[in-house]
Amino acid sequence: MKDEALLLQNQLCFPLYACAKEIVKQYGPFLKEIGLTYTQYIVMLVLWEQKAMNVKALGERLYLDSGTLTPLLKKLEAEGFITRDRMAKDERNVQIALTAKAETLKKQALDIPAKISSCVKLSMQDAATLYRLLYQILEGLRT
Amino acid sequence: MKDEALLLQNQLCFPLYACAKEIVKQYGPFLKEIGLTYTQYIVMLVLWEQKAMNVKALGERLYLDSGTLTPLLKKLEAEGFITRDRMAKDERNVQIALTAKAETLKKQALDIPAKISSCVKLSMQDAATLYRLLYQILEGLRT
DNA sequence: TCAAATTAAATTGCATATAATTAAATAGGA
DNA sequence: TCCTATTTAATTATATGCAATTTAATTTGA
Repeated sequence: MKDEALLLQNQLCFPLYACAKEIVKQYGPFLKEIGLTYTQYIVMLVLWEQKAMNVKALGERLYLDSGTLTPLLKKLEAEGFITRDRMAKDERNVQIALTAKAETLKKQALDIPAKISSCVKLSMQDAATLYRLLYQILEGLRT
Repeated sequence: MKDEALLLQNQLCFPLYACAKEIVKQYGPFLKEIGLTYTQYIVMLVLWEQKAMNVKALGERLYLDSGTLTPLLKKLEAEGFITRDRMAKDERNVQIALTAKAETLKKQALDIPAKISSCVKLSMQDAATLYRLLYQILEGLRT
C-alpha cells in the first residue's frame, strides 16, 4: 500500500460522508418550518408509511439504534406527533404510533422532497445510478 | 406533489445518509487500533498531505466548521499529534501543524484504505461512477 | 485616522450517533 | 418448572455536527 492511498481524494468514503452532511443541511430550513430535524423527519417518513411499529423495526429500517431513537422518540411524543406504548403481548416492545397531529404534519411535509430535488442537480439517469450504487453498498454491508 | 414522494424509498438522501454512516462505522475497529475517530482521521489525512494549514482552510476542505474542529483539534493536540499556534502575521489565524508523532501514526494508518476497500464491494467502474456523482453533487451545492 | 465592517476562532446550546452496559421480559431446554 | 440465554429498550459515556453568538484582530472607507 503506497502513500497515495491516504490522499483524501482517493478515498470514496469522504465524498460520501461530506455529501450526506451537505444534503442533510439543505433540508434544514425547510424542516425548520415544520419543526423537525432531519432525523426526526426520516422517522416520521417511516411512520407515515407504516402507521405503527416498534423501536427495533424502526431502527433496522433507518440504521439507527435505541441510543439515538429513544430520546428522539420521547421528543416527538412530547410534541404530540406520536405515542409510545409498551405492548401487552410482549412488554419488551415499545410500539410507536401516529397521532392525528402527525397527519396534519404530513400535509405540511408534502412539498419538501420537491424542494430538495431542486437543490440537487442530477439528471434522472444519474440519480437512478447513484441510488442503485448506494443501495448496493448498503446491502453489501448489511451482512 | 403526490404522497409517493414521501416514501423513504423514493428519497435519494436517505441511502446517502445511511451509507455514509455505515461506511464510517466500518472504519471504527481499524481506527480504534490507532486511537483515532473517523473525523480525527480525515483531519489527519488532510494534514498528512498539507503539513500545515489554518482552521478555516481545514474546515473548507472537510466541510466542517470551527464548532466541530476547535475541540477536535485541541484533542489531537493533547494527544501530541498536532500543534496549534496563532500566526504572528495575522493573529486571527490558528495554524495547525504536524508533530513527529504524527508521522509515526501515518505509518500505522497506511493499510486502512485497503481494509475498507475490501469491506465495500464495488467494481472499480462502479466506484468511479459513484465518486464522480458524489463530487458532482458536492460541487453543485458548493455555490 | 478611526469608526464600521469583516474575518477567524472559540464558545454555547441543542441534536444526533455509537459503543457498552443495564434492566426487564420472554423463550427455551433440562 | 426453573434456570439460562436471548431479546428489547433504556441509559451512560464519548464524540461529533451545526446554528448562532461572541471575541479579538484586521481591513476598509469616509
